[in-house]
Amino acid sequence: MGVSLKDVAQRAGVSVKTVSNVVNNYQHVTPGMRARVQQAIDELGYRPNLTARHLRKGRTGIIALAVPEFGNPYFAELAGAVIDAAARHDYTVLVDHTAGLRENELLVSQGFRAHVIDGLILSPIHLETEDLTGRTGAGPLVLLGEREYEAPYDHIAIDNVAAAREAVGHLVALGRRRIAFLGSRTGRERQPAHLRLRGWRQELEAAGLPADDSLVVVTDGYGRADGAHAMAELLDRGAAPDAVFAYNDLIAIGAMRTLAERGLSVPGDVAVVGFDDIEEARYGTVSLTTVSPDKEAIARLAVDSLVAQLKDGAPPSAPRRPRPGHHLAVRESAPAARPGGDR
Amino acid sequence: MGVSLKDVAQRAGVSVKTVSNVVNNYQHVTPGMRARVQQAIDELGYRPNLTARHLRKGRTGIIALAVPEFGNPYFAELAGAVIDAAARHDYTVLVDHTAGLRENELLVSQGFRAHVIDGLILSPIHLETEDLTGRTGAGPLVLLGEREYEAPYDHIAIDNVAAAREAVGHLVALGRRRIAFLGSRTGRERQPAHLRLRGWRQELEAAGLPADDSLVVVTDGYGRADGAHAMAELLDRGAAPDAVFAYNDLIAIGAMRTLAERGLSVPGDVAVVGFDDIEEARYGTVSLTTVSPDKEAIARLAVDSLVAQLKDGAPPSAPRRPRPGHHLAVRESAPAARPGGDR
DNA sequence: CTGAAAGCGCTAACAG
DNA sequence: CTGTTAGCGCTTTCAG
Repeated sequence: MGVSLKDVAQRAGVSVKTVSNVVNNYQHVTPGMRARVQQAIDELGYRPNLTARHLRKGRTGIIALAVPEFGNPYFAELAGAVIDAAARHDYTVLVDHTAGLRENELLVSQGFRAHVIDGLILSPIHLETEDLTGRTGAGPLVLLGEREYEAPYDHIAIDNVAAAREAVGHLVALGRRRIAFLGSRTGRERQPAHLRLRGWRQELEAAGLPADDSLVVVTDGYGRADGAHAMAELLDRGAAPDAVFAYNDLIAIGAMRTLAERGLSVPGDVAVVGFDDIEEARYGTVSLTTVSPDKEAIARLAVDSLVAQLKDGAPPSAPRRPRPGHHLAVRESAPAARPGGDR
Repeated sequence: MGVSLKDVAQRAGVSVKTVSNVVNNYQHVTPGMRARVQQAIDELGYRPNLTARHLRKGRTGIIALAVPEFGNPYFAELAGAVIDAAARHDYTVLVDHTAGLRENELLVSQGFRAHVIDGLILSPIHLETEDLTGRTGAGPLVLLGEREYEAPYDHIAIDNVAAAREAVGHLVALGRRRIAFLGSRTGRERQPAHLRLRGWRQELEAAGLPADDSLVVVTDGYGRADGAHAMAELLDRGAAPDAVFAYNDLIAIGAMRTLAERGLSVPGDVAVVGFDDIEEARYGTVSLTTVSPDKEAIARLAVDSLVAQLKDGAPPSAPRRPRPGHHLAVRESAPAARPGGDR
């Protein structure tokens, strides 16, 4: 099938080592020799077999990024950033999705592609701490996202509680009093609560505003449809919110769709704030105010962590939890507060 | 570092062949033997080295999908469909992006990852026929998308001209007379025109409506911002359109944003039709009427083609051009025509 | 049904 | 500066 080093060596009348030297751009090859070998390479159309090289070197130069789903533009945008960051270290990224299933998260975290990938960046949804503690010899791992783990792995995430508080604080400053939270997870979760929900609660309590369950809507997933249903449920429940803080932008967008259908105006009747700052958020008929995590920083920190582990050949002595930046992108769905309030 | 087959064999007191048989679930292994080997595997935490297996078998079970960018949800959604289709054939997908650069498209098409991937599904933007004719021994390739090539490769694409005609025909049936096209490419293109632009022109001419350049806006890219700028340019130009057919949904969404800012109503003043049916199109304040390509079919046909080539060990004798289905998803931005017209 | 040994294509000692 | 050779870990004839 393929043309091998040996074929080239034979053709050029040299040893495989010399060809290897040329292919890898090593020093100490006379120009004449190099030219002769290069010619043989061109004539035969030789292409190095990376698989063999990988086997020999014990590494592949490929890292994997596993996200819940591409359907959420946040992860699509993040994937782009990770690919760029990895390219700067000469790594290729294999992008994978777990469909948000714990089973798949477990599989991928335990080295499903052992020896094909050098390391893994995983954004889990359902994975638990105990799923991670049993992990052995499956290569370097970096975690992403809102979940917290008591496991010895680097974890990259913005300060979700603080970001949520800023978002809710912004709504409070607008004079809103009944601020709902859309997108809590269903009860099976062992986690006490989402960090974003916690931030919502803290900020409301600090402001002396109601933060009870009647203002929280649980959703099945994290998509637009979930947001639309959640908003409908909130209204049907008679909660009469004057603002909504959504777990993410997709839920916020779904909620705005329902508000429009019910004849409620944004931000007039209900102000809306999302989370993620996906590009879509800027282009709705009413642009979305949202928490904007620094995706480039997240990607860079994740890749840097992985690359460092790969170089050291060992996990970090102490797990690191860097905090990439974020800011509130203020747009039309919850505009800047004017002196004297918004209404 | 790792535990190898040999280590397991030693531990279990058998030969490597036997361990290999167990690992690969071969027949003809006595249950007792199998149990003993399995125990050794578990004790040592053995995980097969896929790289070595790949080298030996000459294939990796990985296929690559290269799309212009993840930022466009169409490709993100398509990627998900390809991953699912590939999984049904026990293939893993390495998702890559070309950033829409011809240089990258060329690189990837010529076997950048030779021997790491078994085959490639490529969605090109800038690649030319001559870039493909020089391609040798870089593994099976399947092309996706609107561009047409005179090269011996399978190409999967819906009937873009017919789909565009349906979209424009729908606008005509609504009684619209000045129907613009947003998203033509800049002049460098050697292609005479986009298929979608051609469909727009054909349908308008058939209806006896104007189809001149004053109704066509060229864009730099295919994003929301490009659509917003294009719409602004069209209006500033004094074209006074009563409908817009956009190259894709992102451009349509950007255009609707501009229309809203200018105080024009959709579909009252201007009806809008997009192309791709990304989920986002269903959730705007005004949902988008759009051409909906059957993404599952596209993905399935592409993967099937690749898998067939992989099995035969040869490219198809004659290149195939299957036509996955499509339909017009009629929503609020260009609703169904009512008897007697829409206005 | 199981064992021994060859070799996939490449790189890295080690010689020359 | 270049050639020889031994594996990386696995699968696979070919014997037993």
